[in-house]
Amino acid sequence: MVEDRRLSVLRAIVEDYVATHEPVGSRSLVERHSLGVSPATIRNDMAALEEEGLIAQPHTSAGRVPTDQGYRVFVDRLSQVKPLSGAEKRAISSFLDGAVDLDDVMQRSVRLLAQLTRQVAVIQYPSLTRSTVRHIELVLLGANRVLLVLIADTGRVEQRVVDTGAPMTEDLLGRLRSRILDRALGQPLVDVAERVSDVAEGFEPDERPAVRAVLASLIETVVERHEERVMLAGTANLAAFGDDFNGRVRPVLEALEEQMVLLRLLGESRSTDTLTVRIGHENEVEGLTSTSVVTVGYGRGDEVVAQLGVVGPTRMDYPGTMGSVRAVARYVGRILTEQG
Amino acid sequence: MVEDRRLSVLRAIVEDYVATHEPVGSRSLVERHSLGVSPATIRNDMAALEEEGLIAQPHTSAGRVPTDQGYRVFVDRLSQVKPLSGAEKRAISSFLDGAVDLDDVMQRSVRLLAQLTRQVAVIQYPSLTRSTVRHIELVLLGANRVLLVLIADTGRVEQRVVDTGAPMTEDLLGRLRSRILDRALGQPLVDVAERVSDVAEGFEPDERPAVRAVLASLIETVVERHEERVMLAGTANLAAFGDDFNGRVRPVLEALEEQMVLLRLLGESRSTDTLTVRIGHENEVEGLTSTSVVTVGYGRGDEVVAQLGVVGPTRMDYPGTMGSVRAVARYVGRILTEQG
DNA sequence: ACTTGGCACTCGTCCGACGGGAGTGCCAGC
DNA sequence: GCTGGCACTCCCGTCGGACGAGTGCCAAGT
Repeated sequence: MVEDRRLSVLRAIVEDYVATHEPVGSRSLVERHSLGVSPATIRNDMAALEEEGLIAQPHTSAGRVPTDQGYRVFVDRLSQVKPLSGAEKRAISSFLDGAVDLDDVMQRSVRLLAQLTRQVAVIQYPSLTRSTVRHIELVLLGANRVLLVLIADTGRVEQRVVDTGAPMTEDLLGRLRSRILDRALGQPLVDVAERVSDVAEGFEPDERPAVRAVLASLIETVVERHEERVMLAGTANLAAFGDDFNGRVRPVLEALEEQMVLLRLLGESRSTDTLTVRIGHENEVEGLTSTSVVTVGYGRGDEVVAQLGVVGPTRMDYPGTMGSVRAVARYVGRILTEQG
Repeated sequence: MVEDRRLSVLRAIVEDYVATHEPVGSRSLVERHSLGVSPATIRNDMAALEEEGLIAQPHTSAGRVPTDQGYRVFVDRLSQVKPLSGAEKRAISSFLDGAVDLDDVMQRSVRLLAQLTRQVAVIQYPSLTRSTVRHIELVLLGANRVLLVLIADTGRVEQRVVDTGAPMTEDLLGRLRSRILDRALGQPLVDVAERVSDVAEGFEPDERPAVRAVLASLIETVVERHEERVMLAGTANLAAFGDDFNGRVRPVLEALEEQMVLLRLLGESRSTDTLTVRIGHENEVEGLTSTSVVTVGYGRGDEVVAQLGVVGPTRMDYPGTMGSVRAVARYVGRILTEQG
């Protein structure tokens, strides 16, 4: 009973603080919410909440501000994901339809998400590891140079230039291509390395060096070089809530420029529809300890192929943000399914 | 004679202001530079320079600050490009060597440039229009779906998914591919549209709809959709000189997120080694009127295939920035030449 | 025709003091 | 367990004065 009201007070504090960006006091709280009790009572509750570490005051005798833990409780127990309005849904589908290729889908999605949430949006390209080989193409660029193009069934295309070290001919390349395709076509990328490992043995000894160089590059592409790409949008929105971050915008921008950081940030939901929220110091990434990150996996059906999400100030509209992230993830998943 | 000293004063003002970010007064000027005259004389010169619109004072009785026009004169007549130090040159080549594909070259270059100049760096992918077709690949993705991959001799790869509208088979696709390659291989991209325009006529009437869809997409790829890509790095550096911009960092970040804006920004040098400097209001792009942009073309030999450059505050170190931009452009050009 | 030192004047900036206001904690009473 | 009252704390905006950097102008010197 009393416990319930305390949580209501916490909810009210979070909501007001998110709306106004100013420490909220007991008086304004009772005015804006019909809590049915007096400011003095609220003060007692606040003292208790502060004791529990859920709120804090920036200065003696200023209003209260939620702590990271306070937001945590709010997200876990006091809020629910806010579904998008009809207009927003329509905006999403009209914006995402008409994407011509994977790059385009990624770009449109991430921009859209940034716009919907007015925060920084991040999207990860569909992982190679879960997909299968749709095609592998080898193109002779020069005597010692081959372009390797790998096309996955998710529509993703990987390319790299291979320096063969030894002479390569159109004829040899053609035979190599069909051998590789024999072994790899339709196979999951994770299995490709193993399946092509002995291909070199089918060639003449003097052909093997060049063949091996190509195979090594292929294996590197599918295995070692996970190099999951990420795309970013909405960094301009950082400027708007610049003051919120203790250490200014700089470290945040720096962190966001590092692909590795972004990848760690996106985490690893293993099922779609499970939103992950990391608040403030829960992000172990340096520079982002005063931001919150909301991510979710997306994919075909319930197979997760990658993640997307947003980065914003800890004082963000969690229900709304979570709604937008989830909605965009669903649409992207649907589009991938249709196109695949 | 007197005219000469005035220009020296302007140069000194620019240099000091760039170094300190503070309005520079007559007294400190004679202290830091050996001009051989008294502050009073400098004041007279300053009055004249202000008359000409080359410098201005933020407030009555504060020091002077260069105007956009002042910087213009400085760049055109008072400075020369500063060559990089040996250490910097070594850093460039060690950083750019080992790039595995075009994406990698672009990414490394733009990051390097951002780091060298401590500003925002922009690089444009090599234009398709000036290059020739190295290979065109068609892959059947589904009954009505074909993946079109176009590989240019600059190493650039364009891909798109084509919805054929009518059924497509492996056999038909194979015939189409060899027809297209017959016509287009080795040809300049600009000529491809014309050369493949009548390919459909060689097919059976019932095959033509699907064939036409693929051809249309190909033509779109090489002609209509110039979609020159750009890559950005160093936006974190914006935070450092945040105060410099009248309207804060926000509009700058917004402008930089727009690909179209960036493309316009990069302009069109038609020869390598000709640096373009646009200062403050000379940039007609909204949001960037208080920044300066230094760009240059890069390419193989003296054939320009794209542009790169940096965006920074008008009070930037022009000689140094120009040196870095030119150096990186040369290295990128060299790498493209070697790889091509 | 330039240069120079002197001088009065203008402003922006940096305190320190002051008052208002918002908010708190505590207590006594219901 | 709630409430009203009250004293207290502390942030913040305002004001005024001292300070200093820098200017413009003028009269004199070279």
